[in-house]
Amino acid sequence: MPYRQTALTRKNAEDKREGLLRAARSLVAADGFKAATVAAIAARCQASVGSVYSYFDGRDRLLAEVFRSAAGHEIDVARAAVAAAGRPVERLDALIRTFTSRALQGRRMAWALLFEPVNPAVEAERLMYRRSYTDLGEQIIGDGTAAGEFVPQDARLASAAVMGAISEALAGWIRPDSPEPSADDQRTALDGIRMFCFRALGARHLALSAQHLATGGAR
Amino acid sequence: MPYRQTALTRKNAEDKREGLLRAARSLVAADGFKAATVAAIAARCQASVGSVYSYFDGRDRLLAEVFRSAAGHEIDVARAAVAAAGRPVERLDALIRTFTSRALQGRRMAWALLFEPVNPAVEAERLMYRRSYTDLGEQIIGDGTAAGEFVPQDARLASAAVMGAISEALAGWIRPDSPEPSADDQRTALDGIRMFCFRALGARHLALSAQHLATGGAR
DNA sequence: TGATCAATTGAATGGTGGTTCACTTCTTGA
DNA sequence: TCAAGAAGTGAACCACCATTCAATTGATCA
Repeated sequence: MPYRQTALTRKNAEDKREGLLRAARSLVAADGFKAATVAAIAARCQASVGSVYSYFDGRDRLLAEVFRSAAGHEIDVARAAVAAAGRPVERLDALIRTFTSRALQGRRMAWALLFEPVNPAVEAERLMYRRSYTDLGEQIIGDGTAAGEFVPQDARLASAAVMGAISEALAGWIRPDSPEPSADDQRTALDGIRMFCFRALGARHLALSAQHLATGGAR
Repeated sequence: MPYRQTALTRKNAEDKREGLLRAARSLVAADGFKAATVAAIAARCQASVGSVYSYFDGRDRLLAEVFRSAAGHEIDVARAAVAAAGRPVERLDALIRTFTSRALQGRRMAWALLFEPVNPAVEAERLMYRRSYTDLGEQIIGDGTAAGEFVPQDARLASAAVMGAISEALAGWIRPDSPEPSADDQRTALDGIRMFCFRALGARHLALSAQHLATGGAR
């Protein structure tokens, strides 16, 4: 009875594939891509090293897939947050907040997605991932300048610079061996980053941020 | 006759060591640290693989030394440019210009110093290298806010964000497989970056930049 | 010339971890 | 119960380089 059997087999195969991906993803979230060796991934599923190769073309592809799904999820969350906001200034604020706070939440994963060297396949995914953020930012900044909420400027360059500013400001906090930042540190960092970016874009309505600034970013 | 002989030996040894370092450095400048294998370094000096180990503790140390000298030189150049400038705004401008234009000049080396993954020893050097730039920027920004040339802000965070903005804006141009930017591209990029950073810091005298802006940073 | 030692050589070694594949185990349908 | 093939297994294999070290070379001095 080939039909039911095939269907069952396919489903189980799909499940197993998912399981391997999930295992790899959790290894990455815990200790970065480096920790996701084929042996470790297989072990997590009580599978053998060899079986991994009947579900994936090789480790590089597997990790690229892990990257894509993790990064894709981040982008989705960011997009949703942006979509829920109103004017460009607020949309950009949503982007910055989402990106920053999620990175500070899952620091290891953030580091893996943003900085960890892996392999060319993952590097290609990372390029697209960064590009998605930059595109999102460019869109917002373009709208903002058109609406007169931001000073006239090259939206693409500005978006890249904003992403760079955020990443670098975060780098110290999400580096693998850095200590966990306190809630207060996080708030201060976030506010500082927001102020910096809004000034950089020449935002007209910095007032918007004031209500959120309990402790303030300047010292 | 131990004295003269020892002296001679020492000098030759020193020369050889220098030669190996220079060889490694030129390999890095051409194709990144990855290309600087022990075999390649030795070959450049018509030396044997083994002899490298009588001058260095191992490849990692050797590369760390290469990194330090190359990075140290960059910092020196930047510091000199900053020192030659006057008010904080101008000093910061000098820093941005120097950093950006030198990176666009030696793109491969810039990429190696800023981004290429190598090994923990080099990573440690890189941390210090980035820190030097951030310190330099922090100093300038601190002076600038004190002098009322910049808006009040956390100088350290701002400096990190500035370095990040520059790096990210440059990343597209200095990535190993990216096409060489035209002189015009370079000017546009530089100006865009400068404007962004000055706005971010709330510089009072953006007028200073106007004279240099032939084509303008906004589009 | 020969003894001595520093410098040099490069083939062999070693560690890491991804990849393969001959073999075993399991599932299904007759 | 059995044939047939799908799925799973993991030890062996491989590629890549850094590193080592026994053997060789070369320079110095009695």
